[in-house]
Amino acid sequence: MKIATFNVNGVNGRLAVLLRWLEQARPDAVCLQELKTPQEKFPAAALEQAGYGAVWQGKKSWNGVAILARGADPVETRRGLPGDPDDAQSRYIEAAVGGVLIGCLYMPNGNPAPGPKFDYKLRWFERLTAHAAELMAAGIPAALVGDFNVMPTDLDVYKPERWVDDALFRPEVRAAFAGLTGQGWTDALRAAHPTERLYTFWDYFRNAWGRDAGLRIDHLLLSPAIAGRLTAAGVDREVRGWPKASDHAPAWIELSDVAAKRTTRARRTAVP
DNA sequence: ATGACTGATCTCATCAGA
Repeated sequence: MKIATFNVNGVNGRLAVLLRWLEQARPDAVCLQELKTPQEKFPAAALEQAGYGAVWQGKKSWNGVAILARGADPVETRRGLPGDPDDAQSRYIEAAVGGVLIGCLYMPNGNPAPGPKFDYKLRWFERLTAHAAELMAAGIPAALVGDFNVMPTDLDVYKPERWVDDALFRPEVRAAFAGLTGQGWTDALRAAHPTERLYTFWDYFRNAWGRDAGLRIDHLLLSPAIAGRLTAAGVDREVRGWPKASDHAPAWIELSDVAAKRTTRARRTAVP
């Protein structure tokens, strides 16, 4: 099972890029962020045509998240994080796809920091962490996937010293990320590539893509129930170089099939 | 410290993004 995340930066303006990538990458489940579309203008028909069922939470102009499933309809389990009924920013949607509960999230940017936007980010992070603890306690196969707007370590930033006062890299935010993964979640890209510089975002400014001045801010966190099934992880970097590209590239993981694993185990047992 | 670039919007200017 292949699970991917892609901050599309406008799902309608980016539809050609998204469809091209879906056809090439053929992920089984996809988390999208920054739809930048009202609920009724989400391109559900075009995605259906491409073979994907979808659930989504839109919002005019900003934010918005969706979960796609290849040849299936995601079974929605939640939209919006618990803890603030007045929060209308469309940053979280959750659905079951292929036996995995997938939480698709778009963490607030938080700049400028300090300030009210940064405070909102930290509060949102606390709500995510509280909800993640419930999923963890339930012991279910789960993945928290999306644009976390956090570089977890120096290895995830092209020039760490330039970012220490930024809302994506301030100590409070890195500590929040460490606290979340400390519950037992596996940062899949980093687990698969422990020492490699991997980026998922390159600013439109200053020729960041051309200079490879990137950030790793899109993450796939796996619960213990599925972390052992991780077989591969990567970033589809080339997508960032396509015409009309998003400023993010898709990131993905592969999980081994549960049934295949059972077969392997049975076969091993049978061999003397 | 500023602004570069991009998409969306009740567009020809502003906001938000990261």
